[in-house]
Formats: sequence, structure tokens, C-alpha cells
Amino acid sequence: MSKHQSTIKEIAAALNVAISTVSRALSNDPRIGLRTRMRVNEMAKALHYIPNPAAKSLRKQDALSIGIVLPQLREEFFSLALNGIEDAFEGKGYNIFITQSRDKMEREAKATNYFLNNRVNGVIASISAETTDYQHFRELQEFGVPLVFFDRIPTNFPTHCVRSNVEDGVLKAMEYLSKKNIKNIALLNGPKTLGISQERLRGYLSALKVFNFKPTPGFIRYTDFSRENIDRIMTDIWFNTDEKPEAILAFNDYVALNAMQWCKKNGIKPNEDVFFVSFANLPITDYLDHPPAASLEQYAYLMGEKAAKLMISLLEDESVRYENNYQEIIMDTELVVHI
Amino acid sequence: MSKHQSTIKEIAAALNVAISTVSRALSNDPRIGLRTRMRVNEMAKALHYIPNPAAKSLRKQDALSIGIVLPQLREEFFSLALNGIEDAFEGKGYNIFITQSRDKMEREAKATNYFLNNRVNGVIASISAETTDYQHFRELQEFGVPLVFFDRIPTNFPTHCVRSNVEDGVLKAMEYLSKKNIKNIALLNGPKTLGISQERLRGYLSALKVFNFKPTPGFIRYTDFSRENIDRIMTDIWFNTDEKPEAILAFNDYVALNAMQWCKKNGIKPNEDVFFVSFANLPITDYLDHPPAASLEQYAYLMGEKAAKLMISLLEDESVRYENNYQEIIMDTELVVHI
DNA sequence: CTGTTAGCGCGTTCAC
DNA sequence: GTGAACGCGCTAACAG
Repeated sequence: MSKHQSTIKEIAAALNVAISTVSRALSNDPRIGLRTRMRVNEMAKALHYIPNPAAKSLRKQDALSIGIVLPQLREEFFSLALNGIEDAFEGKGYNIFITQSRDKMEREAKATNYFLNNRVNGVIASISAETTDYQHFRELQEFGVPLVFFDRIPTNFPTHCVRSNVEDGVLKAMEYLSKKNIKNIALLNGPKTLGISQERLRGYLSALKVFNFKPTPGFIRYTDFSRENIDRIMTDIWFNTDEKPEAILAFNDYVALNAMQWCKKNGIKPNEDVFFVSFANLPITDYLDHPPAASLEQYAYLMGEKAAKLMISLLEDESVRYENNYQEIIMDTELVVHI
Repeated sequence: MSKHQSTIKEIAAALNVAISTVSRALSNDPRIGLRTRMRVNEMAKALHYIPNPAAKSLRKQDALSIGIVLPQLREEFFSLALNGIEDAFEGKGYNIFITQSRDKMEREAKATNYFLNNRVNGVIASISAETTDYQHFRELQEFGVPLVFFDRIPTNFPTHCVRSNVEDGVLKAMEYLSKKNIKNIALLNGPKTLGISQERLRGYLSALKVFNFKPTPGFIRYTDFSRENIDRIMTDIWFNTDEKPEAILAFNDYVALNAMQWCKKNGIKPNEDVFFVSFANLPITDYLDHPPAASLEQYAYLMGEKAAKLMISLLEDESVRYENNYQEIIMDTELVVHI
């Protein structure tokens, strides 16, 4: 048979004291005598008392909770960032609601609505690949819910955020290729909708000038991350373009790995016939015999941690929030050369 | 300035109707006239009304929510399983609370306590590597919270569960090695505390007999998953044991990959000098030039889905729950040969 | 030190 | 059709 979840009312009745006395005793109110406090605690245990957070948050109008919206937990980048977030909130007394949009705007909006309904104290997010309309995030802002984005930041949307210095990262990558005397480089970018794709593009375009690289038509491509799409693009770059690239700058490690797979299937040797450079430098690439030649470390865990700490500062110092004064933390990347 | 989150009370005041009328109108009670219902809905929108789930669940004594406890979201096995769980619950109206124990029993217990406090309708879990005491899960049971485990099941703890047929899987793996005329096989197992480690051991031991394999002292080892620990064990197996194994059966792909890394660093060629066979067959191994020679597919997504569907059946048919009649779903594995 | 009372937002009984 | 009143479990004023 299942136990009964009792309430302070039942404890009070059993002990013949007032409900408020029980409430105070359980919350260690100094006004309650040691003796009664002990009696209350014992009875609470005996009756299997479990505090009801719904009642508590209804009464206190605050439940100390944070909502997290991530694209895909499967991507190590985001699960690492999540660990950073969780660790930063450790001991702060907040409940962390984790959701994944699975790169669908609809799911993302559902999550933010849920957070709004549940009166979370703040939301940390990295937007989905599909998201072009930020109405659901704007709504959070309008209700005064502090919002911190990391990595995938909305464009033209003033907000607190933590992001990589992508353009600089691209320059580092291109410089590396330049030193190898490589001049003909394709950009296998992420979805056009993502700001960080646009930043990669800007970095790429300015690097073309800086290093005197050759712009080739058809060498700037956008993928939706699906394997088929990446395969199609690679085929296109390789067989339907006037020239073949000497190197490919990939949106991130997963995109690079998929493209490298395509190469292997088509008898092209990655990092010999064509160099690969990418973003993220995820731990899983450690296990590869042939990782991308170089990858830009983005410190996923640290990024999550920084986003969380920024959120905590917003939570603890309300004065920061209500000015139109958004904090932007820009993290440098580091080119990690594997070959 | 931030919007105000209004309540039905304010809507009622603005419209000069009773609170209960608003409540009924918003929940589409047929007794409310079309005209008033429309007026209420409009005013609700105008005042940015947002229903308060805390109040609702306090009143209704039920919030339709499910708690999930997973060891590490970073492990693709668990993030895939999570996707399966989420998809199975899609459209069912439940809120999914996701937590990760990070393989710490303390964090796991915190999560289950949180779920108990919040009166979740059910908990789906895969236990941490540290967990030996199941008190926190037992408590959930005692309060009548349905519990479904998958993959990492507690031992000697009657419960609903979904698990792989591990022993049979080990036999398949050993048969594969036997056909290659390999007879001297080490078991690089997971933590002793995990039941699925014990199952691997049982399968291993019985396979020794079935296939006439050679038992070698020091060839049965347990790792805590840390890289250092795996390195140490490998060194020990290789250099401090009378014989060298011809093959290593690894607890899962991650363990195999770490061990294979050790091999490479020590000039030993994986799958040439020593064969690797493992569990899980995770998608990430697709990217490897040299994956384990074979891996036992465990259908992570499907497993999560099955666990969720089992939970849904427990939720929808109360009669199933209160008999001491636990369902155990055993999934066959499939040996996927990469070499 | 402890009890009484009120009310957080909502759904529901009972009246009219 | 609609309204008044109560209570879910809890905290916080105000009393004593």
C-alpha cells in the first residue's frame, strides 16, 4: 500500500498546535522553542510529511527556478554547456528546467511559454536552427523575465548574451590555412538563419581580402545539418563547380565530420586532398584517427558557466536589469591544430 | 517596462462578472454563454492573462508531470533515449522534468526527492554508476509513484523495467570472436555496482564454457569510466599479466574508444593486435575510421520510447500498478560488425 | 514563544 | 446562465 503524503495541517492536528507553529518550526524560525521544534520534526517524519512546492510558490509568488532551452542535447557542445550551467547554479537553490527545441521553432516557443506560465526567474537559451521570429522570447522580456543567450544568439534582438568571437576565430583558421599556402577555401556554413552563420560568413569574406584568398563562385554554402543535405552540397562543390577547394571551413565539428565521411566514400582523402577546419573542438573528436586538421575551441562548458553566472548576476542585482543596458560577453576562441 | 501577469480575478473585475464565470469561460464550460465567453477571452488577451499552473495543480492535486533521471546527457546513449521518451509523451499533456545524476548517487537522490515533492505522476530512471542504496527510489514506490527503469536497472529491486538482453548479447559477441578463432578474451567491464556489469560478467563466464575459451587471471576488470582508470587497467592487462588478450569485450563504446586510444598511444594496433567488441553501437562511432570491430546495437531511442510507453500504460491503467506485478521488457541486441 | 486570520490563484459545489 | 463562498497547502501579518 502506498504511503500518504501529509500536510502541515495534519501535523498540527496530531500535535494539537497551530498550523503556523508547524510551518515556523519546519522553516527553523528562531521564535519556536527547541522542544516544540523537535516534536514537530519527529511528527513530520512519522507522518511522511513532504512540503508542497506548488503551495509554497503560490504563496510566496516565487519558486526560484530557471528555464533552459537548448537545440539538441545530443550535440556534445550543448550537453557540456548544460553541465557548466548546472554547476554554476549549484547550491544557489534554483530549480533548473531543461528543454530541447530539437531545432524546431515550435518546440522552442512551447518551452518558453511553459516557462512564462510557470513564472521562472530567468531563461537561458541557445536558439533553434529554424528560429527567425523571436516573438516568444520578446514576450519573456516584456514580462520582465531576464534572458541570457549563448552561442546561438538572435540577430537584431537586444539581449544579454555570451558568444564566441567568431569572426576572429575564422581569421585564425584562415591564417592557419594561409601559412600552409592554401588559398582556395570553401565555407560549409550552418543555416542562414543563424547569426553565428552570418558571422562566419563575414569572417570568411574579410579573410579573403586580408590573406588574398581567391573567391570562387559556389564555395559559400549553407547546410541544415542533415547528412543528406551535407552530402548533396559536397557533391555539388566537388563535381559541379569549376574548381575544387583545397580546404573547407566547416560550421562545426559535426558538419566537418559528415563532410569528411562524404569524402571517404568518394575516394577523397580528408586533410590530404582537402583540408578541414571547423568550430567547437569537441572532446569526441579526440577519438578520431583523422579529426579535422584544426578546430576552434569554444569552451562549451565555460560558455554555459558564464551564461549562468551572468544570469545569476541579473537575478541578484535587479538594478542591472531594468536599464536598456545589455551585457555582451565575448569569448575568444583558440585554434587547436591536430595536424 | 514589463507587462503585468494578471489573474482571473482581474479579468472578472474588469468585466464586472464573477471570478467563477471567468474560470468557466476560460475552460470552455458549456454553461457559459457565447457572448460572455468571447468577452472574457478578449479581456484575457488584453490583460495578458497567463494561467498559473501552481495554483491549478494545488487545486486539482495533480499536475501531469513526469520526472526523468539519467546518468549523463553527454553520453549519446542517454540523450538518444531521452529523445525517445520525449517523443512518446508528445501530445499526452505531461511536463517532462529532465535531470542528470552525473553518476553521483547524491545528485540522483536529490532529483528523486525533488520529484517526490513536486508530486510527479511517474519517474523514469537509469541509475548512476555510484548507486548501491536504492532508498530514494524505494521511497517513490512507497508513495505510490510509478517507476520505470531502463538500461541501468537496480539489482534485487522489484520494479518495472526495460532492459537489453545483455547475456545473450555477450554470447553473440563471443561467438563472433570464436569464429575468428580468438580464444583469449578480456572483459573490460563497467562499475561492479551496476547490474548490467554483472550481466556482462555472467554472459562472459558462460561463454567461456560454451566456446571453450581460456580463462586468464586478471582478464576480468572493472572501470569507473574515467580515462585515467581505463588507462591504468589497460597497462595492467598488457604489461602485468602473464598473457596478452587477443580481444577485449568492452562495457560500451566509450570504454572501448578510451581503451583503443590507450592502444594507439602504446603502439598497439586496435582490431589488429587486439580486437575490440563493445555495447551500444552509438551513431558517433560512424565517424571513426577505426570503430570497435563489432558493437551490440541496443537501440537507445527505442529503449527510451518503450520505457515511456510502459510508463504511459501504468499511468492510464491504474489497475496494473497496485498488484505486485512488475513488467519487464527485454530487448534483443544485434551484433553490428564493422570489420 | 504561540495562535488567529487572511489570502496567494484557481476550480468547484451550491445556490439563485 | 451566473454568482458567492469555500478550500487546496502554505506563509506572513497581527495579536497576545
